[in-house]
Amino acid sequence: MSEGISEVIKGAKSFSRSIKVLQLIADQGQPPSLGDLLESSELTRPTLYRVLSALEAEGLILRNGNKRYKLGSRLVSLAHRALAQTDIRDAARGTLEQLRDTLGETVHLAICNRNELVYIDKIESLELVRMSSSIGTRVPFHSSAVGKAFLAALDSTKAHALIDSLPMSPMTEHSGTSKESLKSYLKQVKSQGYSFESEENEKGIVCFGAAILNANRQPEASVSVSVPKFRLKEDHNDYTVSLMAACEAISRELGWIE
Amino acid sequence: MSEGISEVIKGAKSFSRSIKVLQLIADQGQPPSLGDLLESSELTRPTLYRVLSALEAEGLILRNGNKRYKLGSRLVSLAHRALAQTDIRDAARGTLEQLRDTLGETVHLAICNRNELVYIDKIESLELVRMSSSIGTRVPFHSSAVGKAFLAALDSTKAHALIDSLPMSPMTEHSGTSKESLKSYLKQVKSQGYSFESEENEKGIVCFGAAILNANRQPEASVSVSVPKFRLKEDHNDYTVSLMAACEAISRELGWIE
DNA sequence: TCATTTAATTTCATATTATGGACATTAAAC
DNA sequence: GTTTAATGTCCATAATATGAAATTAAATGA
Repeated sequence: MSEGISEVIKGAKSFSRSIKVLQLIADQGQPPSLGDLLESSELTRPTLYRVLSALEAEGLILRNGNKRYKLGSRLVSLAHRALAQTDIRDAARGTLEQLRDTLGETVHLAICNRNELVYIDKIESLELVRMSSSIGTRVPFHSSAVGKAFLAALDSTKAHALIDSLPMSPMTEHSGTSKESLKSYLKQVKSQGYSFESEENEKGIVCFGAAILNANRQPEASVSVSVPKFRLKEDHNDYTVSLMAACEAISRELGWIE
Repeated sequence: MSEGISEVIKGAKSFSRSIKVLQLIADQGQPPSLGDLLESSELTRPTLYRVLSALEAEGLILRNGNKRYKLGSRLVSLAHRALAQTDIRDAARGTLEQLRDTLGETVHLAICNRNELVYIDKIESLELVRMSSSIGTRVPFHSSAVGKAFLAALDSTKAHALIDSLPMSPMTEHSGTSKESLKSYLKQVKSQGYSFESEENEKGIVCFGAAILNANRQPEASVSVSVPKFRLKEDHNDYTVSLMAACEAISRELGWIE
């Protein structure tokens, strides 16, 4: 999914290779062995061995009893620090809790993570049927409400360039995979102020999204209201009006001026 | 805090340098500038510049408008994967929830992260006054109940070697900083089956800890019950008996045999 | 049990990358 | 406008990272 999308800095090639291996381990369904990784990376055996040893020495991965590799706990503590350094979480929390209380549904806060988004906060609904998502979950731009909202808030040259670089893999059978229709839909999102997706990202889940803008009128994050389809009300206005008002309030707090 | 404790793998020196810079950024109270990092790292300007560019290209850090560096969102998504790969979370969750319900206090699950521990799960009490800790919070071995419990469950040679390598910085004015008295206390922990700390790690908080053992009789994780001091009951038996029973149940699930 | 095959780990000559002294550019302060 | 401070870049070469080959360990099959 996230293959080969990081720029390789001159004089940092081996660093880039090491992070690629780390991502490989993150992306495997089952903990991979050295042999598994040898097949799925472009490295030779000694190089891979050294990279894995280095990752392990740093606590970024660990090898279990049967010599299979998993991600290590140091990532958890680093991420904790990353979240603590993310100012928008604090700025948005209160307003998003109100949004959750108003609508009774789960609210996500997402920021850009290379060519996708990642949830950095989740305010859960009190309903019994809830979302499987959590902080750290990645969602693609093209199939998520937060992604579409973020794209729509970008300068359209940037948005188009970003879309052109996306893999556009389908998440469900409802996911659109056409870059042209996504670009076209963004015009609608821009004019109505919110985005919508119905089971494009997760079966049975419908989401509304809107962007949070900063002082430079650039999207800083986006917010979704996620609703199980069976609970979706006929009148979408309830969702969209509250969502847009919340995003506007947070945007103002970030210094956005209409 | 975590300075210079990772082994440097031959043929991976520059990788190690890069991760050290990443940790520096994580450890700063305020987002550091290039100049700040130049002072606190042993790298020269061009090298540091290249390392930062590489970290940024990988989404591990980001530079904000005033050229200050923060940790990036990719760490959040990687940590999400790390937690998903940590089997003990699933194995322990139900039992730890019961423990929380029995005692009415917050329960933490911690694993080893190089020379300290990191919380990988937190089951919160329903009381109004709660813990400021969260998943990803790091705690030192010497001042935390989870740390002492983990050390006590280690082979004593390993425990002593680990203690000898610890910085033993005080977290509060109650923290012990003597390696000898810590080693001595571990004997008591080993015989009674639980550890205890009163405001050694955090003002106003008292913790009981016990270790979870695996099939090789090695500590895999440890658990704490954290109590605000004003809520602490006279009879500690309530806490310790339930805690030890929970850890034993989880240990059995990991294949531990008495 | 033993021989063979496969997988993991290590070595070391050298190709390639990463380094840092020197310089350039930009931004901020006076 | 000038000076100082901070950030960014270049390129010769020192140092590190690489990978072919060797060694060791583990798994498999007769």
